[in-house]
Amino acid sequence: MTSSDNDIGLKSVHLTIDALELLSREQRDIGISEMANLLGTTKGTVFRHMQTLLARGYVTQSESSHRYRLGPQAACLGQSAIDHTDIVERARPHLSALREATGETVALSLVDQQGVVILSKVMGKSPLEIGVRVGSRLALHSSAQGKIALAFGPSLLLAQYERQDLASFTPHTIETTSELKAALERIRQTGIAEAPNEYMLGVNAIAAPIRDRSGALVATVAVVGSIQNVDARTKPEMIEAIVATAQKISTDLGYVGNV
Amino acid sequence: MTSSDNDIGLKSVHLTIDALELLSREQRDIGISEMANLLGTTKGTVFRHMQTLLARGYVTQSESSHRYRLGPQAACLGQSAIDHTDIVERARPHLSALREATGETVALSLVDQQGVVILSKVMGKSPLEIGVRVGSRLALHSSAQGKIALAFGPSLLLAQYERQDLASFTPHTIETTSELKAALERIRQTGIAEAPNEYMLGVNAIAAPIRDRSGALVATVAVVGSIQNVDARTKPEMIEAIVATAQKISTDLGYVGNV
DNA sequence: CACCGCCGTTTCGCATAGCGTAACAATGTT
DNA sequence: AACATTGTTACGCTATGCGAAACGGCGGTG
Repeated sequence: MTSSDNDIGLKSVHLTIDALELLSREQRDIGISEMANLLGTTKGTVFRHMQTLLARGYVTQSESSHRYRLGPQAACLGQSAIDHTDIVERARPHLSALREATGETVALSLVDQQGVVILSKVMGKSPLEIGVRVGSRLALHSSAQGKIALAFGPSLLLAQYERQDLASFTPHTIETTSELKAALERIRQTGIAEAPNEYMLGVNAIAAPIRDRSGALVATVAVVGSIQNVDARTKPEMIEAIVATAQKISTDLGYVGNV
Repeated sequence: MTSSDNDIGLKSVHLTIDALELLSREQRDIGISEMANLLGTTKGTVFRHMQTLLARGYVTQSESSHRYRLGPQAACLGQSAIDHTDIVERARPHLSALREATGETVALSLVDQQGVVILSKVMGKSPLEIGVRVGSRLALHSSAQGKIALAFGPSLLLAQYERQDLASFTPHTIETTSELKAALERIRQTGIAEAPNEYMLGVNAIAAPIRDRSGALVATVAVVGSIQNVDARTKPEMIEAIVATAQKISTDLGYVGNV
């Protein structure tokens, strides 16, 4: 799971990040010995790193078990990261408008070299709330946003993704590379992606690409909801609205051009 | 601004964190030279740190200006931190209930050795939304939650806070240490704190302490809203509700006892 | 247009800073 | 009560991250 480019940059910083991401991955508290095993290093080393992170508030230590978990300062930093991403501000009114038009939950996700991260959402009108967690990374092969990223994003993404197994979440999850490639080809032609039942049964999302001045894919807008309300085949007007929203946000970012 | 305990722990990790927090503090992108100045180190060093953070997605570099800003991975980590804090889950139903009872925005904030961080909120019913940012740290002397932290929290907090100047946000902000001490004394007696007009004119908050099994202050619940709806003197039933909510959450965390 | 100044990036040798090993203390388990 | 865990501390070596200075690119200015 740990990236292969751990050799570029500072070793101890990489280790600290590895530790933080380990704590972020597991939802339980983790002790020093276990971390040392999982990270492939020694107890003493991990201890020093935890000391440092503890002093800064990025991890907390349970009084009783002496195990560690992520601390509030990490939350603080994370929120700042969202605030500093100007796409979020720029897109906000368009997202609200799209939610108003469709009544469904709308989500903005950023694309980076590691995949897609949800940065902002506006909840739909339905009393049963269906949404996505801000700050979560989506699976690339089984989410509408992820497929947009694979189809239009950095080729590096697709390349490094092909070496992995495609995790299966439901019977409808795409499982073979050839199926995925066919799907991506269709997405490149239509300009939108959906993922009905692929991550969770009964849930669908339709996503469209957002580009910046340079024409590179930087984000996606998506409508998320129950499969009976969000369906590309039965709601052409919804697709229209999503694509139009993506266009507007792209234009706001300085993108010019249609292809 | 940088903590005095930068000598405990790993130097390069501290520097990386310093850099991240610098980027989080300023809302503009920052170049390497400027960071080196602000952090009291050299360009080369900062460059290596940015390389590392770049490879991991915690910062992004602008194509054009080559300046740096916080990246999406930081947002990812931050959200995980919130998800891993079980108080958030435990408190959720109580917060919703309190919002239902009062109609106002309700916020849960965690207390750590550096102050208070908002971790969760439920927006009020008023069409004009008044709230607080999740992930933001509040001023200790001019927010209801901050004063709760100073009054009941780790004495270390108060001690290190006395050495600082009390920033003034409005004409009503407490500015002298003696005033603050008097206010804290009152808060210790009544068990609740408010901060009318102290951070922003027209806005008030009323907060109560949440304790864990050991009896230590770990969090606060607060109602936030316009000063005409949220006022400790005219709404005794609101205070009742807040204190009761804090009690319930404390009990859920294993706290026993009244004082 | 050539100059200058500033930027981010790269290189390199040195000393420090962080690593691993191993002993220690504090638990809770058998 | 012996033991097998845990988290914590101590210490010496060497890898590692640091600082100073040189490099290339860009944008302004005379």
